[in-house]
Amino acid sequence: MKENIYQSIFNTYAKRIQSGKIPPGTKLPSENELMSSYSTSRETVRKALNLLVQHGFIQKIRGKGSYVLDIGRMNFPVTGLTSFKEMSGKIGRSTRTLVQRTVCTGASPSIADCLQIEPGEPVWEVIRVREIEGERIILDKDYFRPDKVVLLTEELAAGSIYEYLEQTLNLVISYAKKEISVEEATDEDRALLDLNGLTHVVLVRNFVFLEDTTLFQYTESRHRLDKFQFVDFARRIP
Amino acid sequence: MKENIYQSIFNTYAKRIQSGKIPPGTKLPSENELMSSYSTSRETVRKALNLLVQHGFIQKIRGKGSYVLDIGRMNFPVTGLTSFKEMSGKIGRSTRTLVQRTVCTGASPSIADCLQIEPGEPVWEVIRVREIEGERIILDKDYFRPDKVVLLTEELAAGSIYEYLEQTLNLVISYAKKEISVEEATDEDRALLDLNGLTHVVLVRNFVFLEDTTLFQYTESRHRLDKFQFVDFARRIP
DNA sequence: CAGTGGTCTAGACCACTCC
DNA sequence: GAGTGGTCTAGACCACTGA
Repeated sequence: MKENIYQSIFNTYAKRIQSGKIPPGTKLPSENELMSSYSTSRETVRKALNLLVQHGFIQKIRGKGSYVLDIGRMNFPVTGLTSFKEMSGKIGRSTRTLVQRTVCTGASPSIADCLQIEPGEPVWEVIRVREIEGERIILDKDYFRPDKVVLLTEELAAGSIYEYLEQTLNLVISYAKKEISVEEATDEDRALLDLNGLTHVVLVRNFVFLEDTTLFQYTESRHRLDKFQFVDFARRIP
Repeated sequence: MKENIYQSIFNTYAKRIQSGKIPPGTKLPSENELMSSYSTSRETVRKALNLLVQHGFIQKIRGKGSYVLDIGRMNFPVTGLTSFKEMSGKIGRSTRTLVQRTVCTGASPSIADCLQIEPGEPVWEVIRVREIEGERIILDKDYFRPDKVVLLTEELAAGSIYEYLEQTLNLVISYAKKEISVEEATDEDRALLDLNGLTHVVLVRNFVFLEDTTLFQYTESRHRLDKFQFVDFARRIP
């Protein structure tokens, strides 16, 4: 029993809603009912319900109750950090990762600027191509500060680097900033991706921070235009 | 005094951090200190701090304290519903809105599908071009269900439709789903925008829902590739 | 060890919706 | 009026950090 009460309530309902066991439009038990059925306090129940609201599962209306939303169309919420491996599992297509390079090298001026270090300082560079159903769709270029990540190998790069960082190195990833824009394709893009003559790529820049607020990774994800999609769930800030 | 205590604490610190009055890296007063200095309870203080966390202003570390993050590079968070008018204010460039059409018409099959109604049912259609520094960059196509929005005029379309909906019609906008993808430019795009020969546009589909969970608006925002940017702040979900 | 944030409790009053 | 969610209180115990 290491799970919190409110986490457990949240997980229970999140599962039921995601699996469709509780259909959209259903009214959830009131906070008072949940309070007694879980024999806990109301603030704890409210914490669980607010989590459900934030994740887009339910909608609360004052004086009426909590209602399950229709998340059927929410294909995959990329909001929240999502790595390629998690994503490909959700999409359920045949995918493959081709590691192009895993080296520790001197930072170019533009990379140094992104990582907030000096040009020429050493950085780990990992370049990977993501193949989806036989087509090379995504080019991932990752850069890590070597004071945080000492060693990287091709084997690690082929799997999930995040798993390695979190479970082996015990780095706690805290938050990230994403920027999405469209740029002209580079020679590298044309060489490594199946662009089919497309002149631009979607560029997702990702700045990843640790718990101590230090930036330690910068990633450029270069997507083929026609295969890119980003879904966001937004709540009106009152 | 209609403002909540926790809202007021949040606003105070959000302003100070955004204005730079509290620089990044600063340690905020502890929850106990805030508790007594605002003469309120700790849970209330925590509500305010959690809001600051969710908005990316601060970072809490157990056993240490709350620290101000470096949001200097967070240009404008488009996460959270942001209308064009809000956005243009933040960018601070000269912008103009050109209303192309404001009519009540029969829904085409694709629009009907998006709005979850039958083809041919009446919908309000508003088509606007956004001009930034003399160039026509964005094409906004809005569709409203007429059972919610009875009347729209060109004057309203030229201003902020959201203001009208919320303040005059008292519609409560609750949440929205955004999809970002890239599509081939249509003849309409080429006619209404200054595409400079670009063959594709960034398409932002926006589904807006009311408090009673009914979908009432669908918007297509078609952006010129080279002027599009989207910034997202994401927290690792534990 | 003292200080920090994370969780939880058992109450309270309010604003709102629906009948 | 009864029932709902929104806010708030004054405590409590825990896990973690740092000196």
